[in-house]
Amino acid sequence: MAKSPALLEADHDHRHCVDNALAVATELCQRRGARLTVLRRRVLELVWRSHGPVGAYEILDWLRSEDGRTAAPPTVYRALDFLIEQRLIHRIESLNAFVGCIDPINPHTGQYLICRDCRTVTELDDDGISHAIRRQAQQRGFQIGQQTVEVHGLCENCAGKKPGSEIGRQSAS
Amino acid sequence: MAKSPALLEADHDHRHCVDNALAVATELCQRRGARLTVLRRRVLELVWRSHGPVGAYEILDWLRSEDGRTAAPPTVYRALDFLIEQRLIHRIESLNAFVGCIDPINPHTGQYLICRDCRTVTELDDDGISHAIRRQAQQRGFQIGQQTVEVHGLCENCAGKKPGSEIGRQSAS
DNA sequence: TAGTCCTGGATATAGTATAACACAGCGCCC
DNA sequence: GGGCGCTGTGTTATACTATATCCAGGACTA
Repeated sequence: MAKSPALLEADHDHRHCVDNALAVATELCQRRGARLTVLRRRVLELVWRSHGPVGAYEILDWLRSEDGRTAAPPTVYRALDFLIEQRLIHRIESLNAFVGCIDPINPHTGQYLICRDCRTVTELDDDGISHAIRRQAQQRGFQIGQQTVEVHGLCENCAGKKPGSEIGRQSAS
Repeated sequence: MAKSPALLEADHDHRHCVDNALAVATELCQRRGARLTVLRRRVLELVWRSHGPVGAYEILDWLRSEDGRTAAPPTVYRALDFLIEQRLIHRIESLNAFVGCIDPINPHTGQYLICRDCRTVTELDDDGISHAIRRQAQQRGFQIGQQTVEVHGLCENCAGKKPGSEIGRQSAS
């Protein structure tokens, strides 16, 4: 029923995640006739690598420092645009950041649980949520283009760590 | 059941909306002991006036040109922060913009239908949506702090205008 | 009257995103 | 093989969004 694994499990071989994401992306782009160039592939890898939302300028820094590439903002944004078009990554509006898509093969709406402590993003794809939204939209004659559901709060891990688990306060540091 | 009027009805006396919003805000701040200063009140009015999402720098321009006020970004952002805290306005993350809250008295989650043509924002407060989200969060031990549901698409009006009503295309101009 | 808090002015800077032009590589077609 | 268009990336400049920091003045309180 729940078909949405957490984007980040506490302990797992993350290198495997990245490799898998890259392999799926390669296969997918091939099928679609989309060109996953070296740069685009590298940006996808960087988005996945951190296992959390990543900013465009963070990626830019990595490209410059690790790859020795002369890169400017447009370089990164163009690659990100391509990856979003291909649904290989998602943009988190409330963070101005990007995360890898956990299931690029099956198109789905963007629904995220975002932990304000560890910044982990858990992607959902819940029919209940999207149905409820579609119902409201229909009632108003609204034609849905793109859903964005971003829920901020504390993930299970971080909530457990906090005595009392208060919501609405910033972490002590 | 549906307790959420559209933020913008095609034909209505909008001056009345603004006045009403200001009256409610005044009353509410008084009760809460919050200081709705001249500046804050004016910013609230400007947010309401346009009847659509308004950018911070747009407000800044109006303060300078219409009020002759010497204002800088912090002036505006501070006022906006206050209004958000008091739940008198909402921030639309995907637009970096602000809209007036249609029901500041009853706390509610932020759910919006945003027309990409006329930019009208319709605020929802649908239990079905928030229930579905809460259910998913609970299943994952996630403690919800703030929900953000922003649905982009075409409102009834604009969809009707478009032959075929295609989703996914920009309007001709 | 002094101390304190709140509000907003002023300056500077950080962070995010795009416009516009240049150029190289590639496939295509004659 | 040369011209052509297309795509992807480099490059420069700039626009847009947001915050840090310091300070002045008024309101409230003791």
